[in-house]
Amino acid sequence: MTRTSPDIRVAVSTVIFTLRPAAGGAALSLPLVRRTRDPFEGRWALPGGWLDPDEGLDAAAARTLAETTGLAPNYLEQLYAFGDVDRSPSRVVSIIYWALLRHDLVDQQRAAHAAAGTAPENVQWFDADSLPELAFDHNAIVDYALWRLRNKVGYSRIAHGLLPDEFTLADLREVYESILSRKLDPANFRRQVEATGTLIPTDRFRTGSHRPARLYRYDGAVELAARGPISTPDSTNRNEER
Amino acid sequence: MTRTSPDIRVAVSTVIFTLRPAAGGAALSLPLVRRTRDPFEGRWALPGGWLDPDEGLDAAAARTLAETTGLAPNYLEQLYAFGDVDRSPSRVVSIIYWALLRHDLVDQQRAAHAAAGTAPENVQWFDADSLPELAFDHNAIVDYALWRLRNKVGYSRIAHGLLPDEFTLADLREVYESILSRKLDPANFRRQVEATGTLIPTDRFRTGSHRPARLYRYDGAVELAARGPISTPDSTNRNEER
DNA sequence: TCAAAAGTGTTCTGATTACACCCATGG
DNA sequence: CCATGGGTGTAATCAGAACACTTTTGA
Repeated sequence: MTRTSPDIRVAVSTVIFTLRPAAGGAALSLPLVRRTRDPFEGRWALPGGWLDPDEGLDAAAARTLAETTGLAPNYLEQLYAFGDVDRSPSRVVSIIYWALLRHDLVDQQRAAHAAAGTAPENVQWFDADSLPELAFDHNAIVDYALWRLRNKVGYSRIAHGLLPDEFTLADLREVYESILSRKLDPANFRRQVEATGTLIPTDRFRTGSHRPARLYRYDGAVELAARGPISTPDSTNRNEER
Repeated sequence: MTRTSPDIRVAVSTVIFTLRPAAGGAALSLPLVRRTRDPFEGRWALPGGWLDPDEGLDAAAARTLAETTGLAPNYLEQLYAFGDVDRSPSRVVSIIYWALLRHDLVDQQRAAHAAAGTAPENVQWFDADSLPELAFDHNAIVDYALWRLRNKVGYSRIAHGLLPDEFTLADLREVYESILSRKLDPANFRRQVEATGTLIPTDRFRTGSHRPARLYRYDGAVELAARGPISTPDSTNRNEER
């Protein structure tokens, strides 16, 4: 414990997903930032930045995400710390977070930034299953985040992080189907989510297509994902691998 | 992305468990190191050290664990990055690993170090469920590692990381019972682990008590735990050799 | 021969699956 | 009235839990 580590820098980046409406279901997509600096200039990279000496990791993830993309996530959780020696020309340890954002808020936040004249530069959304070659080891990082998302949707309620306050069971099912890339039986899906007891039926219905579908909302008192003994610092949840 | 992070240091520490034989089952225990320096001097802390600029995170965990305790784990996995501003007087981001070590190797490695005159100083083993007040936020970290271990034993084969090459089903069941702190039905346990197809029966038996029990070994080709698209760098993460 | 652990068989129950069927609305 | 998705019913299947029972050894 005598050595210090002076020439190692700590960065924080975030893989933030939303569910973009698309023909034949929805598509997972994420924002990337085009690099304007030396290593991998011109390549797309995850939004992020350097860790500030006076802020915690969670706060740094939220801050750098806001600074680079203008986005504020509905769900935020640490993913993994990547620190291979050769992952960057200089020595960088990257604490990676992954996050979820409701698509209606993507539009809303974009509109707000446009009105305020603070629209972020060099940001573009990509479909998660057809990414270009990214800077650093960011392709592998996105793969890992996708794996974690698909895993976690099976045993937690994180799907909520992609839905507005009120939604139909078909909406919720579409989130699952998009993430898992397979169809689910509507009848069984209904019974399963009803059995969890975390869905609260409203007396409102969505009309317009055919038979109106009841709108539900989530019980806000229930956590989005089972957490271990790690305390949740702020409103955006923090969680861990299963 | 303009700021650098000069006065943040990166440490790597490891929560390494073994299963100590005890009256009425086995007990999870872990080694701690008594601090001889300023912050929390005299308190027990997790083994660890500073990250070297020219080594990866996994390598740093293995190295600092060996330097402080003389131990080489059977299983090693990153747990979480802790980086709250106030977790240490100076700003330190700690990449925490958790690990498993077979108890017979604990004794073996200790004997080897004693013979070589390199016995580690200031190291002591503690029962995981009765720890003293540790330095920094290390109590919370151990709680988290225990939570992860108990979770993971339910859906992976990490129990193998605590057993020698050949073992009886009763040995394996005792590992599960110790970690989960509850008794398991021997009949159902047998069928469940047999159904996984990862256990290879040998033609040897352990005699001595009552009816001899067949010895099994694990299929070395199968990973100890599914870790998604993250590659396993070196042999410490892999299964034990045959 | 007896105690105790190894190992097998059987039943019960709850969760998951598959799918038939009815309901309500817009066009 | 009919196509379509919303919503209910039900039987088959599967995994896990509980526990009775047989086998094999040391003492």
